[in-house]
Amino acid sequence: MVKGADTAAIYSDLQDKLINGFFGAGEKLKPGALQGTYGCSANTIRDVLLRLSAVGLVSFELQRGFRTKPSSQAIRSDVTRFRIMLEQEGAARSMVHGGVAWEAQLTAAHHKLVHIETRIARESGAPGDDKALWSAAEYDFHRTLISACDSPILLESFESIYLQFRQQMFALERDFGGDYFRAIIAEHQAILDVALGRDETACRAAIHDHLKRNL
Amino acid sequence: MVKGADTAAIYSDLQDKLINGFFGAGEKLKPGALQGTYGCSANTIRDVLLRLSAVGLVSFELQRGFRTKPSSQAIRSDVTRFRIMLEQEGAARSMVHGGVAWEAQLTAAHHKLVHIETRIARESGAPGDDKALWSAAEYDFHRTLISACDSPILLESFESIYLQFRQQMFALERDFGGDYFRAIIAEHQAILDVALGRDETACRAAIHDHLKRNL
DNA sequence: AAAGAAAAAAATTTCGAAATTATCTGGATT
DNA sequence: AATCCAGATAATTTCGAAATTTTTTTCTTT
Repeated sequence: MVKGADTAAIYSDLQDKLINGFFGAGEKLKPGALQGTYGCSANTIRDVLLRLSAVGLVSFELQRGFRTKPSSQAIRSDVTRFRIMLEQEGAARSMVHGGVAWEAQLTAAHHKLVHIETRIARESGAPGDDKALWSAAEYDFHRTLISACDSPILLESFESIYLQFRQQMFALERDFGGDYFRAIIAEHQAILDVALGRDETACRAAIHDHLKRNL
Repeated sequence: MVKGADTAAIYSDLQDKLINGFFGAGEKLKPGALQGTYGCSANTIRDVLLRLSAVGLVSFELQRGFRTKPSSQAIRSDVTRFRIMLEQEGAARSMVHGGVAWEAQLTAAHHKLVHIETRIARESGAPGDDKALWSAAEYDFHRTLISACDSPILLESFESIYLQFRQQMFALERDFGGDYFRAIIAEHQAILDVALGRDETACRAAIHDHLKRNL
């Protein structure tokens, strides 16, 4: 992160750091300290942190400033449960509203994802340098799954919850192992199959099965 | 709204104005103009608007500032649908997790609500001065209905969606009429009954019935 | 040793000006 | 008449200092 960066880069870097565990859970985020890191005014950091609080990655309390979100098994379960609900609903509506274009996009997103996951599973089970690639592809698959739901507010909520989900899962994902990736490869495939088959009940079950390890 | 007010009061006043249609849908909110209204710095208004964007009452776009949310039948349906989903899920989980205290609180909240609604229905069907009282009691009832869901993230999402729902419904609620209030008195009663009876399926249906006019 | 109060230090918030970007207006060109 | 461009204007963003609030430290009392 280069000093003197513009605020878009600062936002992006802080978002990455918030998701990837650079700060501890519940840690105080002081604009006065971060201004040194980023080479800008503390008030600019405040702006960025307020925007990050809008997507749920930061807790803000008037007069007491900013903290990273707390983390616990209960919170992970809560976020997971909420994500399941959103994704099930979004997928169900997408199966109703989505046409061939949606199927094509979902198939393409899945293709990319399974390609990365297969490589990771074969090599060592630890994504290493592929973490960002895998993370982006995983998000893309799930976001595309619900993309035809015709509900802007659901999509917006999902995007924010997905970030929070990744943030909460960071520590748990450190030790993946090949078995983990082989399992989720199968789970992603199952989701794709039932979604393309437009079987709502099975799709809801597949999404739940995919995420239940985090409940 | 008195000049020189502190930022909590500014936040509250702007929130009221955003919900109650003081600004037009999609209207530009200029900190430079609002600083005059509130007797503070434009940067303070920016802070407040960023915080209001976190709860979904304001749209923010980098470099292009703030606008009130657009409004349309499609958006109203979307917000309503999302609210139904949250409330059904929240109520279902509350019926599982909630004990006697939850029942008592829900009964009390309903009692207050039906009292206000009965008076409004009897008088004219137009809440007039009672609008704020009714609005608060209506929120209290629905929020209490889901309060035992044991999901902080669902509650937080509901609170924000409820505000957005009120904002979107503002114009439609101007001409209530006595029939409207008699109908929703019955609907609130139905929700209370099935919730206390812990009948999930009926409760989901009652919530949907209560809100379906806005779909 | 524990509790409370006061002072000091640190952090947050607000301010208003400067820097930067977006939007609007008028004129030129096709 | 429609489109494009340059300049002016308006608005947004960033800055860093001042004002305000919170937290920490130190001292006193029980």
